[in-house]
Amino acid sequence: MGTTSDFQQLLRGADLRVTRPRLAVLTAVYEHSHADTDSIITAVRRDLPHVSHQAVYDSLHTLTAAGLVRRIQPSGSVARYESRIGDNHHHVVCRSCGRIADVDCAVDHVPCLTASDDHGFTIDEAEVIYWGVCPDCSTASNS
Amino acid sequence: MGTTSDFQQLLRGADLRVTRPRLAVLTAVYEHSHADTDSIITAVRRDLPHVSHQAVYDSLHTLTAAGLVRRIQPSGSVARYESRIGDNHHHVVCRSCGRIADVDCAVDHVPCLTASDDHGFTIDEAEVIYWGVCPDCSTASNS
DNA sequence: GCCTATTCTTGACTGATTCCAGAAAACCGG
DNA sequence: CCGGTTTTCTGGAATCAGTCAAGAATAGGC
Repeated sequence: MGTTSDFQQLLRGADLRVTRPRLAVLTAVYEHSHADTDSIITAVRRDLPHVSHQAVYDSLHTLTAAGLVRRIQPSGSVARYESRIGDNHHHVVCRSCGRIADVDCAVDHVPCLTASDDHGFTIDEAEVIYWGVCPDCSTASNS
Repeated sequence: MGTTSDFQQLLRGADLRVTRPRLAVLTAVYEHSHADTDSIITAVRRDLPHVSHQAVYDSLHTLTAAGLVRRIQPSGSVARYESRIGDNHHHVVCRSCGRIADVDCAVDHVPCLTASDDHGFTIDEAEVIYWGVCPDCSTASNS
């Protein structure tokens, strides 16, 4: 995974037009997991120096809507994007530095997907965010 | 629960000064669960017409830090606050209208609190958000 | 009632995200 | 390979939640 033609296939498979900005955005998200929009813009501009931030925002929205990338946004953080999709994994977020790491679900079957009382809602996804402190910040505050 | 003197006790118990804005904010959060900051400001101003938005923001931060209210912020939503604390319940969010409802945890014991691989993080909270469509929006889109 | 630390007011400001109108590019059929 | 059509991109302005800062007001202890 990772070649330009792979990404072209992905876009076509999702019925999306193949454009340079979209390819660059897709590449950037695959290469920088959990990157915020600003980092993605910077990364994209290494390939295409003249893309507008609007094109990046738009591409990200389109790709998110198509399910090619996933948008995550823990409280107090800006939007971040990741490429691991469809495997129901979750995230640990550091309260101190905001770092994000992936975690597979503790329960092997779809975990808390069934709420005890769903209030009539039709639930299609359960998102789990673990809050804590990452190793780096932990040692930093202990010293 | 709900009288002014109750809230005074709460504030004193948390070593916080009892001020009119704080009492009004606390009351507003108790009366309007899952309200966003703007609604809270409006509600507060029914009692105290002259409070600044800054005072409300500050009170909310203070109360959150003291653990008297909880801040929740699903992706794509502004900050919201609720008064149910300390019982490890979760939320269903409507993708269409943004409505939020409470759900108790499906698993009776602390649920997904143990990640399969915590990457060295010290985890202190697991936040679960169920995404779906609420009954109202569901019927609205079917018709 | 007075003093001091904390909190509130006022008003400006930041920064992420969105809106808009025109220019450019991608896909389709020939 | 070439127009026509539709979608996307550019550039710039606008929005909106939330924050910052300095001085005025107030709670709580003595």
